[in-house]
Amino acid sequence: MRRLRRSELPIDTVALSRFLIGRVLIHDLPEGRVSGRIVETEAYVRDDPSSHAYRGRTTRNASMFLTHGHAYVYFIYGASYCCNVSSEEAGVGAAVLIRALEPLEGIALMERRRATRRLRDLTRGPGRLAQAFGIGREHDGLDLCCGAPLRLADPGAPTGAIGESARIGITRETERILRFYERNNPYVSGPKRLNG
DNA sequence: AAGAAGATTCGCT
DNA sequence: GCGAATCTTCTTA
Repeated sequence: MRRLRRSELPIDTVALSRFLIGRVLIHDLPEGRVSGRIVETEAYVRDDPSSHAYRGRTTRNASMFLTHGHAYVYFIYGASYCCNVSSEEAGVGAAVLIRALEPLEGIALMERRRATRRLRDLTRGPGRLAQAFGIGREHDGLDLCCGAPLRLADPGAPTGAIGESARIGITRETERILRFYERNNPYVSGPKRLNG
């Protein structure tokens, strides 16, 4: 599948969030390849009180300040990793959280990593997809556009209608619409009322 | 140096 | 649907 070049990625955070729906995340592991279609994203924009970058750059969020197309991976709730794609130009802290994938290749491998055989539960949710893909802190800061084992690709296939909603799991500032998903896709996370 | 909160998941009711 | 688990990071004293 054709790899995405950085010049093809929108630099704007919301534009990138929409653009990534229908694109593919690939990870080549020693055990084999896993890949999945991105079906749900969330934008963490500049001056966003809910963004990890809101209070400036720290050791943890440094990757959010890289130019668009780099991985920002963080550990949350003592159990889960979450994978983001950095957005905006270098020096601006913003990113797009990948919230759900539709499994494509390496399903048996994902089933093993996730310790479940329920296809629908393999990559539905940010922590789950990171576990299925073997994504961890060693991937933080990596360039997703340079052909490394972990990378973004374009299937060249049409994407379904895109739905929008408030972000999930955010306790403050709920009025902004910054979550995007492919409508009628069973691998999208979140409560049903947000997925219409 | 200590404490609180968190972009979640899982299991149980 | 609800609450616990679990630990890293940042903030405050």
